[in-house]
Amino acid sequence: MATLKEIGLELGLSPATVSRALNGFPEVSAKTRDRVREAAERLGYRANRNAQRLVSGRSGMVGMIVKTRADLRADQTFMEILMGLSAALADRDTDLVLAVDQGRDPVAAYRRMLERDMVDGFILNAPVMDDPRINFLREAGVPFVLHGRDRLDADYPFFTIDNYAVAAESVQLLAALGHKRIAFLNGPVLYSHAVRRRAGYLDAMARFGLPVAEGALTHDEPSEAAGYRQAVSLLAGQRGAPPTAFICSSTLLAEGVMRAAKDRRLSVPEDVSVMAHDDDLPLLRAISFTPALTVTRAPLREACIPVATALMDLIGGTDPAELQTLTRAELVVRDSTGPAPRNGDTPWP
Amino acid sequence: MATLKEIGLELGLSPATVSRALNGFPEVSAKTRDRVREAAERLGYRANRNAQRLVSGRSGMVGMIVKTRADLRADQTFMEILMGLSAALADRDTDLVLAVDQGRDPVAAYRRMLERDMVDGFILNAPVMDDPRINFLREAGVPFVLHGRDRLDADYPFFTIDNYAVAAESVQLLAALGHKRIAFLNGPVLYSHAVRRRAGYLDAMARFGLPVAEGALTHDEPSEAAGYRQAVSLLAGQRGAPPTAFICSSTLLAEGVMRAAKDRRLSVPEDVSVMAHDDDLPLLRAISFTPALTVTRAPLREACIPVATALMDLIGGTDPAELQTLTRAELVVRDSTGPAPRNGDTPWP
DNA sequence: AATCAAACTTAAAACGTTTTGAAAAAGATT
DNA sequence: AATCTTTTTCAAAACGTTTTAAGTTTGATT
Repeated sequence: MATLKEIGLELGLSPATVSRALNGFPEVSAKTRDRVREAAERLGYRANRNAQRLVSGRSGMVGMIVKTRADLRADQTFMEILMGLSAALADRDTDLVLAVDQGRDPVAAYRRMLERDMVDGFILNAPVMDDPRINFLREAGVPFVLHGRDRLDADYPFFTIDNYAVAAESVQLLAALGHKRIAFLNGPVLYSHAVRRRAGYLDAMARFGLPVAEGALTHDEPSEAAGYRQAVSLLAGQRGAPPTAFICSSTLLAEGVMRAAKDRRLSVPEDVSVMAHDDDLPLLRAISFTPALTVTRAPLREACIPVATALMDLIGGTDPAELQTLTRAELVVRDSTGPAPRNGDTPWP
Repeated sequence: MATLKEIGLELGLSPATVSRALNGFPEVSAKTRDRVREAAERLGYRANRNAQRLVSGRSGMVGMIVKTRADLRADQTFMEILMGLSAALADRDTDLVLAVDQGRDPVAAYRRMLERDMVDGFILNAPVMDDPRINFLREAGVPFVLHGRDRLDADYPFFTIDNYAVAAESVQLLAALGHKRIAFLNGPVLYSHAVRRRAGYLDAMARFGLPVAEGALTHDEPSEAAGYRQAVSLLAGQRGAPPTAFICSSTLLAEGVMRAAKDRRLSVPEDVSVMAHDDDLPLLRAISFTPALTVTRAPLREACIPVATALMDLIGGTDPAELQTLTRAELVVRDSTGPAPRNGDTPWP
């Protein structure tokens, strides 16, 4: 493994000049630069990253901690994020170090990584309300970016979709179609995005003068089975006034709802409308549903680039206040939503 | 952040002595050691990992590359391995760096990590036959351990279960129960474990004098849907001689087979026996199947410790030849296998 | 030809640790 | 008291890079 010194020796230059030449500094002459480049190539030179790390105090890596949760879907979204971030960071010459949070202390894994000088910053996802990791990292003075945010008045860098709008716009679409009894199968209320969607749903329902029946708003894991279970219960119960429309916090839930409707010989969208929020996971295409699913769409994959970029900018010294992004999901109306059925005219009491 | 020099200054000692004291070298007096320890504690000393890395040439991290594949299950097994390895490595004061292979060149991601001095070694999983990564890493002189192996005469460190035996013992169990027409839903023949299982199945069938009908041995992705599809086809086809037993390469496939049987009003195990190989994933418990699934069981989680240990030993200088482990899966007979049905007496032609 | 600026190069310091080889201190033996 | 061990400590080198501050060329301008 050639070093700067060796190249310098070969060409009669100092390591300093060689370093500058290779790093494209302007004060080295074109001729010297070319000679150095050639020699470096010939000798198979590769900068020793550990030496660079020592002198720069940076590792060139950023960390992400995965919480081990028990729900299947987490894996899929996680893989999606992992791949997206990996690619986005690679473009910025940075690598992703992953660790698994084995329960207990929510910040233990972060502390460990910091203690070992492994990373220059963190990407946090799936924040809960008043997420304890945020204070920890803030106090530790470590750069971090959230995918999502743990409170409305967040003062740290984040990238998130407007989850309030996701739910509110869904309600609006369905209300415009004449639906009065709209159920909302939400995610675990533990997560801040679920809290926002809950508020969006409730506010929008109120705005349209639609009461929300007990049990019409649920919080459960995003799985096909959970969607099925809850749809079965709602379609059977509600004192003879089942929902005429379902908003699902994930397409997996919608899959379950569709199956429940089918089991009850209800057709979508004639008897019941179904829509969902769609992370656009490769194995779960809303467009492949029968009928094609109406969604609020926000590809998880697309969030990765801005998240990665924000973190790199933050590490590079950009003002955190400039690194807050709120985008809107796109409303994609397909075939799973339609006018409310005849018998759906009365709102819940 | 205190450094060795600062501690030395504080105590009137040289950095060298401080370093030795903290690393527990025997030639430093107990009194000095205690003074140093106290001062280090008081000043909040933490060794700069990058400096250590520079001088030792080691990063204290090992790498794993995830192939982005399109099958759902991969995520689950991957998460399981990720968590297990993470924990096992943490115990040995080592961290796991993960990268995603974005297709193209199978060794590109490995090369990249090596070029950036990120890791001291690699863990490889899901090997294919004559896996190109192996030659690459061997030639690069980088320590690596396989979970699995790409050929029988492997000369590198690996940890694997005996996949030949997995299939052979399954056949043996079913043959002993009187089954003559035993189908095998195998994984993609791309992977070496599937190749071994295929051989185990074919050899065992031959040993018991049981012909294998065309189509009775399939290779497909390990999903519920694939299991269902293949079971439906096999149960309907085979010229009036459907299989009386199914061996599945994964519990997910078995789930699909069970559903197919149910759809055809066949009861398990009275009409058809079903068994599978079980990685013991937390969300897919063979024991929770109805009826409880007979399996060859080899918890993926349990493989992580030996794999991690082998890699650390290898990096530490242990002879690679000593780091080859072949274990056997455990045969767990539950309720999904039973005697062959009356009409199952004739083997395939 | 002298002066000045611009362009280029370098020696040395820095990053913080580990390790080597030598030296000093302490203790034991004559 | 002198010598020899053994124990303990230290100065310096090493790891390979980047950066600072100080040089030296080169070329243009007076």
